[in-house]
Amino acid sequence: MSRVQTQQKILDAAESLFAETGFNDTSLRQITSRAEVNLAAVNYHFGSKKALIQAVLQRYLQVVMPRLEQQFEGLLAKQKPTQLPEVLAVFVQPLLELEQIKRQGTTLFLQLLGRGYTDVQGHLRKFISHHYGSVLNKFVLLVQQSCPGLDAAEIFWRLHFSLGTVVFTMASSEALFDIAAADYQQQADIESVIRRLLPYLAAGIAAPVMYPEQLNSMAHVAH
Amino acid sequence: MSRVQTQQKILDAAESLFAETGFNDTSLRQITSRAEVNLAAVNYHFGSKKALIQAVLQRYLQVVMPRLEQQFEGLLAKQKPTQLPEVLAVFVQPLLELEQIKRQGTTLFLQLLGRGYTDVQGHLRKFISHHYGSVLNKFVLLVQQSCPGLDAAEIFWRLHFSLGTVVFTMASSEALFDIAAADYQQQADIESVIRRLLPYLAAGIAAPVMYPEQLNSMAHVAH
DNA sequence: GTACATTTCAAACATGCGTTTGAAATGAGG
DNA sequence: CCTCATTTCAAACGCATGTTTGAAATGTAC
Repeated sequence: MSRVQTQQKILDAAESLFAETGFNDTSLRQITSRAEVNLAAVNYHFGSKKALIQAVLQRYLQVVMPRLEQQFEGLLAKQKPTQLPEVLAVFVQPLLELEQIKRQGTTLFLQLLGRGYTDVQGHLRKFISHHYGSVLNKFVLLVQQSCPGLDAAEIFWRLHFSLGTVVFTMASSEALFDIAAADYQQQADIESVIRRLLPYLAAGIAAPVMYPEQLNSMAHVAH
Repeated sequence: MSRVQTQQKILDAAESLFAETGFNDTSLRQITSRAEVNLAAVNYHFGSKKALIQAVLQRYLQVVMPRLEQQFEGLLAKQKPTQLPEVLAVFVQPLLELEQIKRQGTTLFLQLLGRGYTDVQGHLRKFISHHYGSVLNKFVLLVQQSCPGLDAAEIFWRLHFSLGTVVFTMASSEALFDIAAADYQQQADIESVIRRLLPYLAAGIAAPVMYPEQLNSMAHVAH
């Protein structure tokens, strides 16, 4: 078997298992068993489990990130600031294109992203901000331009809130799909979830800021 | 040493380690070491690691849930439907009271909640909906009344989006606190994060629904 | 077709895990 | 003080993990 065939079989088996069970709770024996290769093949071809995890993520990141960067640059080059919903809509096309590269590609990638952020605390965050910091900066800049009423700190928090929304939804998307299909007879595919996500995120990010007095009065009213 | 002393030391050590590292990645040896008790004490006093996890969560749930239920019932008894921000504000007081019971109690509980939802997929979800389903139903009912324009399926998705926001934010709150303090010189305590969360969540949940045509036009514009 | 490099494979390694065990220590009641 | 139940403790158990090893198999070039 050629080198690339074995590596690909390992990557395919690993990514599906990682998405299902998380990185820490997936063993190399599960991976090599599903990939139908020898246990030692992972360490031979990738060096370690940690390197395998990075390779699995990189396969998607190196496709998505350049496309995002290109789109962001296009919007930044325009004279007028872009509206927030349009900034967020930039993600749709590149993410859905992962579906063409590989069946379930979009779901898998977003689930992996979720796992990476929740499993091993901060590891993935550092990896992404180190390798793709410029892409993220351009996105943040666009959001800031589209929401002139929000200061940098508020945007920082709201973008992390949004990251949590996406990442958690995708990490538990399998369960949510099942419930939605059973209780509400809905088509539950990744695209329709993204369609539901965008207005939620746009409204949350652009929400009017609430001042402490309002919060206190709210808590008082609620008594 | 009395039974309750040992059990409490174990619970205290376990909850902080669970919050930091997650349930699966925290070993009984770490817990008993920090608690300064013998390794076998966990199995002697709690039966198993799984039972310990439930005990850790129950300590907070049995305080928070009755208070929430009481508040929700009060709002449901009113004639006019409650405004969404006030419904969400119900959570503030009971959560912040955990701080009095124990230092860092609010943060710990919310972090544990986040861990429980992301670590072992669906386990905590079933536990909560089984034991406290009536509380959650009352909350959902209040949200539905406050958002008459949204159908049940839309609310289902948006409440799970919101759960993701909270849970992810709390699970990674330590890292976020550090970044916020370093980059934006902010006080980064749990209360100020909750203060920031509420308007984000309220706006997201009550966002105008977006129809497919709008999404397509957005994606088109973004090209 | 031989020589060499690459890749596979079964087996073992060291380590850490949750749990169990049986004896020692400690507690409370008569 | 003796007795008995409760709690602690060191040690070991069985198992699963990531990784390493050295021989066997396979591929490649001359």
